[in-house]
Amino acid sequence: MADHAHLDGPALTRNQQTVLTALKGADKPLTAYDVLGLPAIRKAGMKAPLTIYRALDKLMDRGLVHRIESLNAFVHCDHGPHDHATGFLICTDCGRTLEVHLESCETHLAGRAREQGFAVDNVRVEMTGRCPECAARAAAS
Amino acid sequence: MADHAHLDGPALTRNQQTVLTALKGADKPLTAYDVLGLPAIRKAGMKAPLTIYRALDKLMDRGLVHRIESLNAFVHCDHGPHDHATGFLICTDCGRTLEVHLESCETHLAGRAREQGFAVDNVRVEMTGRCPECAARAAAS
DNA sequence: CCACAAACGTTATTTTATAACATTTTTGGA
DNA sequence: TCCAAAAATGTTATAAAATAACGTTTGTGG
Ligand SMILES: [Zn+2]
Ligand SMILES: [Zn+2]
Ligand SMILES: [Zn+2]
Ligand SMILES: [Zn+2]
Repeated sequence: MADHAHLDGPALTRNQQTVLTALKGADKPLTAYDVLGLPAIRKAGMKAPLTIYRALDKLMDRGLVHRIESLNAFVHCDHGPHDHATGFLICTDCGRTLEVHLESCETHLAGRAREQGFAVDNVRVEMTGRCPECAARAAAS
Repeated sequence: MADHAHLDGPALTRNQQTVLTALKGADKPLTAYDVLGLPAIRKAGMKAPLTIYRALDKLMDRGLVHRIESLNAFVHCDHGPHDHATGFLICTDCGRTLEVHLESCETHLAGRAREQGFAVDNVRVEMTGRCPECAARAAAS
């Protein structure tokens, strides 16, 4: 099979691939310890928190995984590779998140920073609220 | 002295006042354990992490203190009370932060969320980069 | 084959945050 | 004033999240 590995860098290692697959299979962000507790992870022989954190770090370096700061949790990137900022919508009812691109707003935010003489290199946005499903369920009750 | 306590709610308790003063005196965000380690805190008789966390929770409820998620640290609000979103500029060199108001951008961000059917109730923005002082120092070297 | 770097395994430890439960203080009526 | 409920506090223990330290294995280029 030809090497159509992803754009940058060497192929993912087995641990990295295992963790990425786990995150893709989850319907919400997982903490490192959530990942560690998954059967598929144990079957792959990963037993220590550090093993998970190392894989997550590499996956984040590549932009394949994002960290949700306010949850101490990790989610796979469901957009292609992107270098502009994204934001996360976090449902406080079900815990699911949605990644939204912020090309336009990023410019605005970085501009506000520049007004203060601040040179921004990274923008993080996290918004909590209710997802459509949970809002509908709440309205029905 | 007349009770010109701040607008909402009862006066701050001694613990709350002590912690708030500590944060005001710091030149950068402090973790709960940073606060716990301060002489002024020990002198006030506060010895346990929980004591600090409880005071911080109340101060955050009142909007007098903000939590910087990506630092697990707390900083006093240097604006008056505000109900619109703010963002934080975080210097990766010196660790100092700057709070910026985001009235206009908040509307935009919440709008992006609404496009997805998401009802936002809280917006958090954290931007890392270099503060003016650190940028100048770096340029001089 | 060898030298080097990256990834990994393992154990211990640090850092951050909360649970559980008893006690004290404050506050708002009766 | 007195009392009951609520809020805040003290104390101990524990949970949750992340990293340090060190040696071993694996992969890669020459
Ligand atoms: Zn993404
Ligand atoms: Zn939801
Ligand atoms: Zn503020
Ligand atoms: Zn700085």
